Amino acid sequence: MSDSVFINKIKRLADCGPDAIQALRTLEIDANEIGRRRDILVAGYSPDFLYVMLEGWAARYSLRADGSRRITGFLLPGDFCGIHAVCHCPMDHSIVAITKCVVGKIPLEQMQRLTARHPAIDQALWRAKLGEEAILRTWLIAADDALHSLSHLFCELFHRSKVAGSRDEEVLVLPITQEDIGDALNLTSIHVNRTIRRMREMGLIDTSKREIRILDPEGMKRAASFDPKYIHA
Amino acid sequence: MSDSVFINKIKRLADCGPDAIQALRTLEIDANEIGRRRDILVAGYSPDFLYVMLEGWAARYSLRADGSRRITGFLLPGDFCGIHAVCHCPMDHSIVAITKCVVGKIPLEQMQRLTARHPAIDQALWRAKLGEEAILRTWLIAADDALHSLSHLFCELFHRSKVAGSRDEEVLVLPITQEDIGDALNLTSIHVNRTIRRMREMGLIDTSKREIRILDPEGMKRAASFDPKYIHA
DNA sequence: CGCCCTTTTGAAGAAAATCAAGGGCAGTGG
DNA sequence: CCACTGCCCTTGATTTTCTTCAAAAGGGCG
Repeated sequence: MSDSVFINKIKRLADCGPDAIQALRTLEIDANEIGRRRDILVAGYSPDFLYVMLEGWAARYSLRADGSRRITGFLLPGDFCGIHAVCHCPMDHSIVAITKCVVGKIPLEQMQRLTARHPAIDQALWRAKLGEEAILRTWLIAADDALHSLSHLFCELFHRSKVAGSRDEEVLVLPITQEDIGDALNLTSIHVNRTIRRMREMGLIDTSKREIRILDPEGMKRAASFDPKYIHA
Repeated sequence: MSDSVFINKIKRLADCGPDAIQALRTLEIDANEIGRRRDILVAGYSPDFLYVMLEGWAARYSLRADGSRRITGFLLPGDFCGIHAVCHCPMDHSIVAITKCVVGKIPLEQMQRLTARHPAIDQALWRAKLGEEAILRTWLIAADDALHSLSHLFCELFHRSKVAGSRDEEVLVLPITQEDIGDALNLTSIHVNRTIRRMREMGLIDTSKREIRILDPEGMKRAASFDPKYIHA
């Protein structure tokens, strides 16, 4: 367990043999610190590195013609950004640091050498991408109703941050504003606020500053129709 | 141009050398006919084949707890379904034939042999998957307003069916019902109908039975904020 | 302390859903 | 040939959900 969040993530995604693990340990990962609200990658750019989140939270987003922002996903420690790099495609969206982040840069040619030699590592990248796609799909599915969207997002983030190694069993530390949540769910921050209040009144959660304590996990999953199977890692 | 829609699709996706093309031609593609409204693949299943649409239209969908259906994408001739197969992941959604379809089945091990030997083919699959993901993302982005969603969907399908080889320059043959559109955009079919009427009144389109004639392509793209770059093929 | 960012609440208005009922059109069968 | 049936499209009236506009109340930090 002394491996980096990156290697642990790959291990969760595919069944790697000891030689693959050893090869991963030889990668030269360059850790960079990124300030809150600064872009990590911008749309149109074709990165020469595979990026991996080491610390902090980030968000994928696009800007609409009217200037409004749509968040299309959150990145937690262990997540990749810029898998587009593996096929030399430019980014179709940007990624911004929501908290102060540490991001690892892995030279693309090193990564490609590994995927060519170790099918398990290639498979891990595919599964990471399919997991991201599955999350996008659930966002579309849950978007029929504010309570459904919001409870599903909480379940997703709670589940993912638990997998990524958060300590507490029933508390989700949410370093994002209600404005961010609104941009993610296509709701106004006002409506997000009212929906959170409703969840509090329903006895599902309790909120204090930036933490959400889940009081009724079963009721929560029911409201969200949440089933974690779709998240492959 | 005598190659199948499958090979033409791969050629559009990546720069294949003549040896890769020749290898693709040796694949044993088993063509199957699927009746309208029948499932092609169901959630939970791990296919042993890579499927490719040869004729007709299909839709990816999931069912909600309340029984309602959300369509999360349309498949046109040349599109793959079940890329999940390449990493032995079960499907997280189902695929249904919207019209009568012909679907090609490609044995997975044959495909894997090709991707291992020809990096261009592997890259083509990655790009296909990234293109699907980009489309999912635009659906989230355009979902802020019914006119925006609908015009964007029309632009997407118009663009894709043109690339896939439709004849007419300004007519989109839409073999889907307003109910299907509603399930795709998370709107009721009633609201879809009213929004189509509004587009007609704005002089953007003209409709007759199952065809949509785009009268004002520029106005249409403006209403949709449509930029086809994100569709990699 | 004072400032800025975020959360919270209220009231009015817009967007979309729901409920309800016709209407067109293709296919089917008498 | 025409009635019947099923499916889809169309429209109206009403209700719900969410947004917009406006303002006040925490909360962390220089």
